[in-house]
Order: sequence, then C-alpha cells, then structure tokens
Amino acid sequence: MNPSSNIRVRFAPSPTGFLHVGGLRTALYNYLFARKSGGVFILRIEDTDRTRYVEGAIESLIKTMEWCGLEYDEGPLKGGPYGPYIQSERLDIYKHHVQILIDKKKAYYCFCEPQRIEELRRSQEKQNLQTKYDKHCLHLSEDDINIKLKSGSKFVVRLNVEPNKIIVVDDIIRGSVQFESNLLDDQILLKSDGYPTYHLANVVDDHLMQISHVIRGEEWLPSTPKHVLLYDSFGWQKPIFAHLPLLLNPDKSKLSKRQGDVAVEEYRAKGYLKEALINFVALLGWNPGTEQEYFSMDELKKQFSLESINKSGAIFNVEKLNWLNFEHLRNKSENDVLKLLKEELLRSRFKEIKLEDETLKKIIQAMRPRVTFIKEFLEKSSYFFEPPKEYEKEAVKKHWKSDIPDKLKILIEEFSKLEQPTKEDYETVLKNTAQKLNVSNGKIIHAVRLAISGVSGGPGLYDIIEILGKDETVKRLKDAIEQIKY
RNA sequence: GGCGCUAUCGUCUAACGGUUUAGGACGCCGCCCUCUCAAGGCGGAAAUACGGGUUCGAUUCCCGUUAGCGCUACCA
Repeated sequence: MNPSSNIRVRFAPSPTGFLHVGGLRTALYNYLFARKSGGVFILRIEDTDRTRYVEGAIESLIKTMEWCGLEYDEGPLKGGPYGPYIQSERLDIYKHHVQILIDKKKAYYCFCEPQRIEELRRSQEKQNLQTKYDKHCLHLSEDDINIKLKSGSKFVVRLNVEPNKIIVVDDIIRGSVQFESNLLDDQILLKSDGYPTYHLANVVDDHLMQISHVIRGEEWLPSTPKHVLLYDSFGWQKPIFAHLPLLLNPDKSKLSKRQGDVAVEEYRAKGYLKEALINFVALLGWNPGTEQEYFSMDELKKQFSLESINKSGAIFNVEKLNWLNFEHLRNKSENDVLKLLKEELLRSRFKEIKLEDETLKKIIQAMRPRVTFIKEFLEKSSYFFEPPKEYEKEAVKKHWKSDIPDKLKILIEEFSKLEQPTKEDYETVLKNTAQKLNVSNGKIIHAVRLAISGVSGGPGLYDIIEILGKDETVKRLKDAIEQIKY
C-alpha cells in the first residue's frame, strides 16, 4: 500500500441478505481502484433500517467477500482509525451533525403525522402535481418547536431544500448532470426512531471517513443532488462520484431475484470458481480497451481504471460466465484441481472411494478439456469411480453387434496375459487382436469403450483403460458380455 | 405523470470524425483433426434504433423522436 496516496474508497452494503452479484461488482470496482492506486478500501455496513435487518447478514457478507478475495483495509471486525464501521453504532455522530444543520437552518424539525403526509400526497397526485413535502413545519416558531419537543412529540428532521437552484453533479462516468432544486423533496434525514436515513448517514460517514471517491450503482444518481446539497450545507468538500451502470436481467430490468440467481453464494454453491466470477463481473461494464478477456485478479488490479467504465447497463449472461469458468479451471495447476476434486469427492456419493493421487491426476488430465465445473469430473466420468450401472441404449444399438462378445473374449484373453502393461501395450494388443480378427480397430474400440464406461463419449480409450487398470478393465469386459443384450 | 440515465451483432464489447468491406469474445452453424465426446485449428451467419442537422466526411459531435431502464419511501 502506498501511504502517500489519498485515495480512500468504500463498499457500503446494507445487511439485508446475501451478497448480490451487482454488489460484488461494486465492491470489486472499489477494491480494484484502491489497489491500482495504492489507496484504502473500506467496508462499511449501512444498517440504518431496522425493519430490513437480517440476522447473520454481516457475517455472511464478510465471509463471501473473503472467499472472493476482496480483502478490506478498514471495516467491521478489523477496525481502523475512523470507526465504528457499522452505522447503527454511530447514532450520536448523526444526531450531532443533524443539530449542526438545524442550527444553520439547512434542516428543520417536522412533526407532521403520517396521515397528513399521506393526504398531502394523495391530493397532489389527484392534481397531477409532483408529490413532495409542503414545508409545513418549516414555519413553526422556536417556541412551538420547543413545546412539542418537551412534550415528547414524535418528529423527523428534514433537509431544507432551497428553491430555484440548479444543482450540478459531476460524475466521472456520466459527466456533468444537472438537477433543479424545485424538483427535490425535503428529504427526511433523521427518522422518528432516531436512526438516520441513507442520505444523511452516507454523506456524514463518507466525509468523516475521508472517502475520496464514491463508486456506487447508477440507482443512486437521482439522489446525488441531495447529497451534494448536504455536503454544501456542511461546508464540506465533495468526493468524486462515479455511478456504475446497472447489472440487468435478460429482460433488461435491474438484476433481481426471480429471474435467476443473484447471490454470490448461489454461484459458489453451483461450483463456479471465484476467479471466473470475478473475471466475468469485472467485464460487465469495464474493459481495458484491448482484446484481452481472460484476467487474473492481479491483472485486473494492474489494468483497471474508472475512466474506461461503460455507461450502459449490462445483461448478466451466464453462458460467458460458464466459458470463463472452463478457462479458469483449465489454467489451474494440476495440484490445485486435485485439491478441489478431492473436496468434491468427499461431498459426493463416492466419498468412500480411495484412489491414489496419481490416478486422480490422470483423471484430471483426461477430463480437463471436457469439464466446465469440478463436479463434472464425477458426473461426466463416473465410470472412473464405479462400474457402469447401465449401458447407453443408442450406443449399444450402434456398436454392440452380435459378433462382439466372441471377439471381446479373445481380447480379454490377450489383455490377461499382459504384465504391468503400459498404455501403449493395451493399444498394441488391441490393434493386433483386431487385425487377427479381421475387423477395424474402431469396431473393437467402440465396443470396449461402451463395455467399460457404459457411455459412448469421453477421453481416449487407452487413457481410460490405463486409469482403470488391467484387472478392472477385464472384469468390466466380462460383466458387459454377460449383461448387454442385443 | 415528473426527473434522470442509456442506445453498435442474440449477449458482453472495440472504434475516442477519415486507417472500416464496423474489429474481438461468448453462444450458434460448417469444415479439418479424430476410436468417440470434448479440446484445438480454420471458416460462416449476425449490429451502428429512427429522423434531422454540423462537416469535404459521421458509429463517433448537436437537436428531436422512439424505446429501455432507474429514481420519485420515516428502503437502501
């Protein structure tokens, strides 16, 4: 980390459930930007809505980020110089700052009952007017306010938006965006339960934590003028804003549950590699301007830049993710795949099966170009772990002619004579036998493949035989002759 | 409804006024390789939403239309 860098960014999720892939991308971009520039990456928990709080969500969030390799420099558990990093533990900080705004007449107490607000909105809607608070309580006298406060009346604190102003939001990705203050509501800053709303807490914390760049989803762009107003009211310097394009469902709506998986945990459970998920999500809205599409985290850290982020939303397309998973799986070292395969075996119905590492490595070599997920080693080539339970019907019809059993019996005899055979020995014997029987190699090969694997596709036959070994191969050939009907 | 954002192959995207018969990747199709299935190699189909400007010249700049999306909560 470069201590001379003033760049400080944060990922600020609310703990309402699992980490969302959209959240993952936001976190990733923040993380990459921090790492690229020698800055600090902060995790802050925005739990100001008690009604939506989900037990255990913070822990799950941290665990998932850890799994993804997004290590934060300051945040919950870890601490840091600007803590606490959980907003519900910062309530008096917000109250203090709200008081500053009230003193400056930039905010005011509002004692309106929810029914009044409701009626106001209904009448505005009926007249086709914009629905917003009518500043009713702004005109309360100091005495009125004190009496109400003393009597324990419920209140909220609202932002006092000045009319007839143009508010400019400068955004790295979108350029300069203008808003009319007349169209802004007197946003509630402090709720009646004493908790701040997002707008207040976010601005106060970003300032206090000295956040230099606010990198967040585009859904926040419309409320950014309110934040700008707050920074100005406090007399604080504004951070640099970067509003990221949205991640979309296949129907182009904002990525959501219901139209597929959105939780990082779900992709993890399905067997996606973190490397693939990170690589994929990084490319949704960003590219380095070259034709490179395969990235390691280290490469992303070196190449990422805010300036090359796109403006338009991107559909989360699983097919490309699958391809990246295939590519990342293929590029892993044999030992890493071995480790993952062993873990997968322990979770599977093959957990009792003990195979030598050397054998497992041969399976990995044989199957690697044929699998996208680790679990496919077990699904697509279960015959390495158990004898075929049945034989593919189509293949039997095609390759198991009436003369096959007699021919295979001869091959079995030849195989049985071999001592410590190598892959090449099996090949030589099979070819010689085919020649002796006056049939094509292919005819024998297809039949043997079907007999020992039960299926018609897969790695080279001699690779399969070598992995199974002579005894198992011979046994399966005999069993097949018994069992396959034609 | 209001406000805002966005607009290149089905999808992710390149092009930062001319080097473009609009490039790459995923997916799809075909061929080669081959004991099968993959992988790999080669090739193919496939896009600048529409209409006006500006310019010698627009995918690129401006305006409008249309469409999509987002926001419009005492949710974030």
